[in-house]
Amino acid sequence: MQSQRLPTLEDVARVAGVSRATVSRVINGIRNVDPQLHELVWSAVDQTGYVPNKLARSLVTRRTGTVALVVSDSETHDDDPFMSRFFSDPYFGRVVGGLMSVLRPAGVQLALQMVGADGHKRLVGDLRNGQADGAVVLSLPAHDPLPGMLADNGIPAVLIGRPPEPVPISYVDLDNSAGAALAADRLAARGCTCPAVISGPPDVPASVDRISGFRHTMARHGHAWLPSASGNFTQESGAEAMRSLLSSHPAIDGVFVANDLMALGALLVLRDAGRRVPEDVAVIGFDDSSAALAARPALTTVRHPLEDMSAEAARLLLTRLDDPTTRVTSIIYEPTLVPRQTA
Amino acid sequence: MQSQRLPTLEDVARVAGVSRATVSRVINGIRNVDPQLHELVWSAVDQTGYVPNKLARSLVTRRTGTVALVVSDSETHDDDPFMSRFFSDPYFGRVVGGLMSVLRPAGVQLALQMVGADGHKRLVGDLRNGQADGAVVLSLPAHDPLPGMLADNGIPAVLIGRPPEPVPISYVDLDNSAGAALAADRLAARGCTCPAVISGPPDVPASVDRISGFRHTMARHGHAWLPSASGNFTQESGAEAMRSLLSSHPAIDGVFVANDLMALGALLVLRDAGRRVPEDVAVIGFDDSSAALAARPALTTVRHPLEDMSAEAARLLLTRLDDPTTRVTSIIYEPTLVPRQTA
DNA sequence: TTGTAAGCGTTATCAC
DNA sequence: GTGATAACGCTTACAA
Repeated sequence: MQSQRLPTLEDVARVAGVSRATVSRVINGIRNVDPQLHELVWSAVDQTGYVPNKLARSLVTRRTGTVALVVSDSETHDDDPFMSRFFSDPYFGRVVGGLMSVLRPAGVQLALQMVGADGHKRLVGDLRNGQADGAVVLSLPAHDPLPGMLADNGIPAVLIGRPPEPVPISYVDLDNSAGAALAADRLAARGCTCPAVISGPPDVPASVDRISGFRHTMARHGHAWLPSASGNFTQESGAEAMRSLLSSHPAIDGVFVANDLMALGALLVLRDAGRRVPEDVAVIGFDDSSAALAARPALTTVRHPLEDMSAEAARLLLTRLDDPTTRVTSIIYEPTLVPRQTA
Repeated sequence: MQSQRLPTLEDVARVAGVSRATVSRVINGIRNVDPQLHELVWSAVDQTGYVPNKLARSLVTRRTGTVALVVSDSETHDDDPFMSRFFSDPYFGRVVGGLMSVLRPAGVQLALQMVGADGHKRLVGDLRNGQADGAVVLSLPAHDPLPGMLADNGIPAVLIGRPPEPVPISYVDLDNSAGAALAADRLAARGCTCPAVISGPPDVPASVDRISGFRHTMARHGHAWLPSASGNFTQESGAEAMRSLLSSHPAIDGVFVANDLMALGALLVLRDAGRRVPEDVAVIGFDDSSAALAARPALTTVRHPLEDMSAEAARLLLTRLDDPTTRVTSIIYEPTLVPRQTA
């Protein structure tokens, strides 16, 4: 039942009546080879049904034709809620789609690498050992040492999202600040007189940028100070923040929330409090996640060109792989406002 | 700048003052080894910062600790709309999440393999060569020869979704027929007197099962015959089908559509025709895709336990890898109705 | 232009 | 128990 041993270079060489080296040359398209033999070899190849063994090849060339998509999984709970949340959000799929749009035409494969806080060392080791030619890194928890480790070890890598701390690694990111400005302008245009803000964790760069961008723009609209509360990006924390905001500043008539999930929580609390959205309080989220669409009323939010960003990340990485001397760069994308029902 | 050559088994052996073989034994946890040396070796390991080279290991063991997620990409357009559609639908992420929930604890990695109609042979070759230990296969176009090729070559594989033609490969699937029955019951319960159906491509198993299940159940509700039209799973084809249905059978007051995308098209046509949904015509889709939620009114549809199915697929594959004599099986899951606004 | 042979870093089969 | 040594399948100097 088990199928036979596969044909190797040696076998092809025997059939073609040439040396292993010649077959290798033909297959790898190296010039210096007699056209006669060239043809001979190829016919031997499909006579034998030969397929090159990538493992063996990679072992010597130190190139795998694969890049790793590293998902840094901070949670360590036993019944890991991270995965279901992370993967079911369109975010993940959009990133993969964007990466693939560049990688596939280039004949490069994608290997998914989830890594917990403990796995960093092993990951770096594996990458150095040639498990993959490079890495695209996603979803970094605050203070994650991974970017630094990658840089220190000279591993070609590109981040999606600015690293928490400055590190000599290329990345693509959204202009979170500009996105927040969009939200601020929208609320201002609606005539909000008492806008507030619900921020995310203070150690996540995206979160910080969103809040500071919002504050800055609101200041330009004459709101020097804003009632604020913070959460940790979960729905429940958003609800909690909204409750606290409502009790300390009942006059609030607009709120910018640093991500959609928290905005969802805020929406629920507003409804329970008898505030109509958007008539009494306008709400704007961030991310344009599936949650935004699912919300009733549908959530007005800020959207990334995530596919484009991911595609560019892939391009950056491939360039770097081709030419290791390529300089570290960053590319920042512009967000757009998705007007739905809440603002 | 380039970091040094990595330590190898040999280096560790030298530091520990033992042979390469012994180090290998210690690292792979083989019993017959003096506790003294055991400790000695481990200290040499982290003194040198040694990390095993998986490539080299796989080359000899013929085991990679990786499974391939094969996405059979039928479309061959230049500006591939398949990818953006496929990856942005939560379907993909849910599958990955389900697989990972089993694979990750087992220490198995996932490699994404997109393969067009041309790539089948190479894919099988790569798999036989040990690129991956096995494969989970997704999204099969009709008449795809891949399952047969996998079976013929003795490649451990599990399909998500019944193969178009019978093949000795394990698979997990949804009881599409039961899902359709749910839809039929719902329409019947609403008191629909003239239910109709929009089917998908006749060569896609899931599509066929859905329609026959619907017909069967409707027959039990006294509707021996149903107006029907068919599409190809795209929104536009759904619209077209609805138009034809409406003109041939204006009395229609309920319609079951074989997937959400087509249902979306149907919804649009109904609105244009001035029919209220669900008051005049009730609509039920299938898949619970993101489109269902995005629809206005939100689409009532039938949902898969896709994460569970995928997790089980991973389990099946792992079992098979452990014990190649495992019998081919299939596991069928029960769908549920997601009542939203259209029925 | 082609062949010979030396690795790439492991594991596995032997003797000792 | 432990250590040589031969694979694993390929690429690549170096020779011819």
